[in-house]
Amino acid sequence: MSRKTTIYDIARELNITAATVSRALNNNPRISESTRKRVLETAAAMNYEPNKLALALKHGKSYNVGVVVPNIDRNFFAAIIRGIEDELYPHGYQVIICQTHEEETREAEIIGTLLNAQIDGILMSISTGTADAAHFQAILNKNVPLVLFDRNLSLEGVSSVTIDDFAGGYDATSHLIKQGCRRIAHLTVDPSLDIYHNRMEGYKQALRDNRIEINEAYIITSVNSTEGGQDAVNQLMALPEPPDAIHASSDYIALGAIQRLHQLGIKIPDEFCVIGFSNEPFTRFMELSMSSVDQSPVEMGRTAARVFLDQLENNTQEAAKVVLPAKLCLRKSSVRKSD
Amino acid sequence: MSRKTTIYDIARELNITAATVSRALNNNPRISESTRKRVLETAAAMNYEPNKLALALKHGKSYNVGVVVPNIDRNFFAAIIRGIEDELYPHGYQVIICQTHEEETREAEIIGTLLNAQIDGILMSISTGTADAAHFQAILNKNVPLVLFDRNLSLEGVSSVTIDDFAGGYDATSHLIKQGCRRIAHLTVDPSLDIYHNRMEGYKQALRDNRIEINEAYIITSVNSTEGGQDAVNQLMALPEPPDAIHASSDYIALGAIQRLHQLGIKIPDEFCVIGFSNEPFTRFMELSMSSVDQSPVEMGRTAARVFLDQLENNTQEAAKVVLPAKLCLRKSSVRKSD
DNA sequence: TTGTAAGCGTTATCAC
DNA sequence: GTGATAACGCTTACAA
Repeated sequence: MSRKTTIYDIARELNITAATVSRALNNNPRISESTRKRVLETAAAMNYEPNKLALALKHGKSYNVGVVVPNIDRNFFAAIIRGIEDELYPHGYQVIICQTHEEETREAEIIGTLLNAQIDGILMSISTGTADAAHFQAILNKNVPLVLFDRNLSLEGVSSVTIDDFAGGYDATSHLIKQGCRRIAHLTVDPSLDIYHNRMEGYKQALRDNRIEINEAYIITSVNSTEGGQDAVNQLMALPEPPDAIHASSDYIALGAIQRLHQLGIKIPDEFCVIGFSNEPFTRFMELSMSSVDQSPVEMGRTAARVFLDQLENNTQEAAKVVLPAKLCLRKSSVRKSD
Repeated sequence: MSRKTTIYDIARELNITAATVSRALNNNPRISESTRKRVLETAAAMNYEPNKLALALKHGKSYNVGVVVPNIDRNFFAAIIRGIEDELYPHGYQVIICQTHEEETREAEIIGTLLNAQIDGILMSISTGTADAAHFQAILNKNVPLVLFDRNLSLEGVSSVTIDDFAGGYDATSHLIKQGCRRIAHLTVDPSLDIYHNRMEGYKQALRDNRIEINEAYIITSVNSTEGGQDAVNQLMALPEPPDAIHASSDYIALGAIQRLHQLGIKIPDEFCVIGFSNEPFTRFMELSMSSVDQSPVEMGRTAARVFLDQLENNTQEAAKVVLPAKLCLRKSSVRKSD
């Protein structure tokens, strides 16, 4: 009673061969209407369901795609995954989600596992600290479609979907300048990653365009957590001329900064403005709601999935490089009443 | 160059048969040390990797397990998944994550897909509103191990891992009583689900034990979101005798309640105390940090995975029913200074 | 110690 | 229209 029914069971039941059953089930034209009907009926009666493994082996295709993210418990990545699922699910693909926890070794390991799990493709956002591109080469060598999202890496022949981080950084900084801030600090995470690099470049360009000198002491690389933001504020406020605004590359860092500024009794936004990046939901929940830059993660996930499907169906070799817009979301932490 | 190398390729290279190659690769004792060595060397040289699909077909085992949750973007579920992954990964299992978005039809659909993807087991938390247990029967009928976590369903032969929701509700309510609150409202989500039912029963028992009458007007079923909490407060504050505390079955509802109370100019915790349930990270980030009940989701995930592995290895039929403790986390929203 | 061959559940290519 | 058979990549009795 426990063994699954196969097409052979159905065939035996009807005194025909498995091949005929297969044809009936797959709408092959070379079959009589009557046998098709009988097959479908007994299949239903016997609770038949096709064995995907056999199909996969036969077709050399698993209909599984790997989605690799640093972690799943940041709303940003969860939302991206939602977008990917939305798009892939109707095409019959299952998504296998893997977390690197920002560790390069784990990342390489996961890719290995996915590759020999006969995955049909990989969508991923690379870890901070991934310096060695060897495991990406392994993917390309096997001709497995690879789409990077958000955390990009300029790699030949790899598609990517990102937002316009430069514009995001530029707009956020310009906004702070318009609020009257002149000594604007920038908190980054890992300038070796394109996204953080571009946000910083946007920040710098906005300063230049407004003839504000770039002060290297105002640019701090911190850990991507509230603690990182707190430490950065400690460092900044100890300067002979402390800043009057913070442009953070991450909402968690911005949150930590706000917490620490609060402890120091500094009034936000009157004395000090803060803006984050990512538009995580908690930015709205805070009593002092936080300005941020929205990255439309669901849309990013959707787009990544579409790029992947394109690549798969058209077997195209040219890599798509999609750049989505960044949207400024202004809230209390950076908007002065007089504005 | 693109086709993957198989054991046949290796065999041809060495003028031996595939069987021998297989034995060499699987540490079968019936092989000479020299051939094993040669096989391993050429396998490495040819970049051989086993085809998991073939293995899976052969063994009738995919080494994939399905994890089904309402959604992935609540920290609670993300943390559970992390726990499950931590435990399953070293055993060679891949996790396929699926989201029901709280829709029963989607839930049934996903289960169907997973089942014919030859999954080795399913770990899941059921959707609110799932009334029909038919799709669960489908799982049991196929003898696929099923472990439910958090959102349980009293089903014969199904293992489950939950927290002690009754105790959580009881402790939270008792705490409010100790703070001096006497008119305590309870905001629930879906009393047809065990977890919410038990939290409510804990709430009621705490009232009884303190000789406080249960006021049915204080018990409100709301949507599990901030909006739900806001609406509930509107309803409660319109009562002739409004409550002086809220015990919410969800942090999101509690958050909405706090937001609305704030708008109404009600001082928390001096005039009104609020406590949530789940201990989502944002409860700490809020300027008025929120009390909540921690459900140790990572541990819950780990435990669910362990129960699953047990069931698989020992092929045991008896269902395990594990209940983890609930931990009260007291913060500003419910602790009065005088305390 | 190694080779042969069957089998896991399907589909595809022949024949008939 | 339907049946026989090979093939997908691997494991495993059974022979040799």
